[in-house]
Amino acid sequence: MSKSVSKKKIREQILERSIRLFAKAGYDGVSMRDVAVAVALTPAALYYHFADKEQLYVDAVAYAFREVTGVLKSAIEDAATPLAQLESVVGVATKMLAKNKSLVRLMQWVKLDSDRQRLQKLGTTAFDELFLTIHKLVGKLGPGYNASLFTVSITSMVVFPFEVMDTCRFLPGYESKNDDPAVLSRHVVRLLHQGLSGADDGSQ
Amino acid sequence: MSKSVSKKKIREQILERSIRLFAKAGYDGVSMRDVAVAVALTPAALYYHFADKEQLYVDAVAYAFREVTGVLKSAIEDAATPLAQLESVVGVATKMLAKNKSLVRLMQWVKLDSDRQRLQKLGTTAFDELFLTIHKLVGKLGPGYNASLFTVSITSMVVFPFEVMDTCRFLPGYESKNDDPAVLSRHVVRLLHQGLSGADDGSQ
DNA sequence: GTCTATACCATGATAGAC
DNA sequence: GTCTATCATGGTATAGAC
Repeated sequence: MSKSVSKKKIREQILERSIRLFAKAGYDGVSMRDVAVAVALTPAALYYHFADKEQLYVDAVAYAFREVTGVLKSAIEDAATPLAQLESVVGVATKMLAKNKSLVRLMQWVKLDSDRQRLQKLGTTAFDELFLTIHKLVGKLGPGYNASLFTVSITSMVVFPFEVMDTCRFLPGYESKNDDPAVLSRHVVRLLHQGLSGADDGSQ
Repeated sequence: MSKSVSKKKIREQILERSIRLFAKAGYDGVSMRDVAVAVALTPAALYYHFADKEQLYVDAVAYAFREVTGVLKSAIEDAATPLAQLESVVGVATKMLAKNKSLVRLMQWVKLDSDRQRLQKLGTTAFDELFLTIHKLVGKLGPGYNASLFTVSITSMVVFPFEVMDTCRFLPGYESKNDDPAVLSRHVVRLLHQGLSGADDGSQ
């Protein structure tokens, strides 16, 4: 509290506003000028807080996903059986992603990143613990399945719908109720639990 | 054949090389200079063949996905039962995506496109028929499920693994055999068919 | 059809004043 | 800590010669 707000507080403010910008337009789509405007500073001032644009970006993504990992981990801890843990994780995750679209888009930009160095930094600072958490869950959930593939499958079923939401709005036969996280959550759990054998009970 | 090659051939050549560039770096990441270099022309010459950069981009994406739709439709026609059609589609799709990574990345860029006009053009010129094809299949496959959500689920299980492949390479516990489209294909079909109830037979 | 040349604007990053 | 000022680079698109 030396001047007005601490250096750390300013850093976090920059990170939080950067997240929204990077989520919208990706690394290349956001200029230091854009960030500067969003935090009411000049571009030069940003270089006092962060070494360069890449450092700012990686820190912002890690900052955004630290909370996600924590929430999912406690969702698992709060449930008793593996199936209940699945329901809990899927329910909590869909709710988070529906509420915070930035998370979805940040992940999308990361997946598309073609800078190998940056991608490695992102993987190890933002996503490794999250991946391991799901990996451990599916190991108990479906011991007969390849755990890595299963992890990706579950992740995909939860995340992908949010990724295509905006695009599907322009396709024929789109129903807006599918945007409801609770509807998606039930669909995913049921599909995973029953597969096609449960296709003709009426709980749609 | 008036001069050396027909105007149409040149257009297709530009489209094919553009696809690779746009797949790598997206709309904003590719300059008209880049395209010009790739086709051994000058930027100004491109503006003779395409009205502007956006026209070139939309045409390139539509050009890339015209073939995909055709291949998947015949994969469905060649199989008798809905389940066989599922196996056929998933098998063919995984093989295509594994062989042609540009398709995966192009879709990723489209999903992230935040220009609504351009997104609508892309949806209606490149993806609507593909979406309807899968939608029709899942209607027969699992009549008890919400067909739109089911379409997205299947698509996600097939496409998402290719999207995260590069990122997962930096995560702990990664196994490179998961990159095999045949392995992925079997995993997806089995998970859809049996769900968690089939988790402990040994056909991993 | 393709070229050269150019108008005009945005970018990341830095130097040095305060 | 934050500013102003600046630089080199690279973006889309067009005009007009050939």
